[in-house]
Amino acid sequence: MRRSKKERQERLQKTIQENPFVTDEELAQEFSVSVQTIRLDRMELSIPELRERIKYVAEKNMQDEVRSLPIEEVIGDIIDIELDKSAISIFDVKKEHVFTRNGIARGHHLFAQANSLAVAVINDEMALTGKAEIRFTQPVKEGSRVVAKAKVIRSEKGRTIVDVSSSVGSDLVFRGEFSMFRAQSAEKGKKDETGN
Amino acid sequence: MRRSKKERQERLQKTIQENPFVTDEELAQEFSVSVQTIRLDRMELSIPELRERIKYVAEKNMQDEVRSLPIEEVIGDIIDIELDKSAISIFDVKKEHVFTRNGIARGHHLFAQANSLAVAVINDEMALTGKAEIRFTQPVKEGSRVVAKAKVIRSEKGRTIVDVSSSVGSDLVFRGEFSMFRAQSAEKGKKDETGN
DNA sequence: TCCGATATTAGGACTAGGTACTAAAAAACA
DNA sequence: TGTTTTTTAGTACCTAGTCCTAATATCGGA
Repeated sequence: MRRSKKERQERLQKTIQENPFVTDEELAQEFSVSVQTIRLDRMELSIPELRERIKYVAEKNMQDEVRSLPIEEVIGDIIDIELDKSAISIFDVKKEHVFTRNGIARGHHLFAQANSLAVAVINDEMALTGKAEIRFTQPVKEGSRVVAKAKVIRSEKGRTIVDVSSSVGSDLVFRGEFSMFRAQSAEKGKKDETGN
Repeated sequence: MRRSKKERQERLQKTIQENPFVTDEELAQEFSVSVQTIRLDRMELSIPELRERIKYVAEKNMQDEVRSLPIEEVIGDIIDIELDKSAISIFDVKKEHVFTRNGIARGHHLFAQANSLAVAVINDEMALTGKAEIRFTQPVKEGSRVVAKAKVIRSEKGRTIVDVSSSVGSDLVFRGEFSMFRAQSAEKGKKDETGN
């Protein structure tokens, strides 16, 4: 089923995007063309070779400042973090996050952003949410950029209180106080402040 | 600075763990031994070659990436509902819902199940979460089936209090009180819009 | 229908970063 | 000292490419 060059290249791009681990050989079979054609296509589309693609994906994964939560497991993008102190993440509200009927973001996405930021800010192997008191102060519409700011309020043996405020522009849309359990209560009394 | 084989291998292991992108060539220089020695060491320690290591890291990343997306898809199946009274949903905790590190369900999934059930139980065109007070009483492991039960506590004009309790077997794992805003225009008859 | 442009395929030489293997030299030890 | 372990060297081969040249196929227009 060979189609035009243009169509093949479009499909090629999509295929590789979905599965960066595919070889030229496999693509050639998939599109019933020669390996050389695939390579020409890749060049025209400036798609790097398999190993470079894999490396890129792997490198993205390694930029892991966050201890208690791999960065990809955070909802929203962390733009700043000071472990055990504060963190900021942004989350762009897209079509898939809103109620189709009114275009308002479903609450659990805002919660997820805030909650995962609360987990991320904790400088520990493990952190779990114990309690939370939250408030959705204003509806958030599709297309909005929600900025969540987490602040560690206090920390006692195995428990940390994190406050998260989320805003769109200057409007507060969400606030929550999270009581987080943490894995190793490294501190008994006064702990050494080395941080590492 | 060449030391014993044992020490070199220990340091080798650590070095590769910290930076999986290092080649045998570079390691050979670092430890002032030949490339072949590094290869023997890797074999003895069963450390795969650079490309395999990179691939592994990249694959882990891909899994996590698709993992943080499907939150908007299914947040439990509603198995019973009596509009404006009560509802029950079940949610099977799978690999994609847990922290890779410890296999415990991420809080926002339990919240999402509860929250969307709270939305669903309301017999109205539109329902938004205003406030919530929630408590994660026990960690939920991968493979668990969480049953959430929502109960409408009271309902005033434009405001409804819904209580949701989630359990695994006989153990309560989550409780939340949701204060929901509802649209005044009560258009009845349609019961779908589950909040997913 | 033929012509020229574009697209595709084939092949060779070379690359990185290896595996798998053999063989020899060096170091450690008893 | 002799033996065992460790290290090094070198060869052939692999994958998944790059870069380049050259031949063939296919398509659109006069």
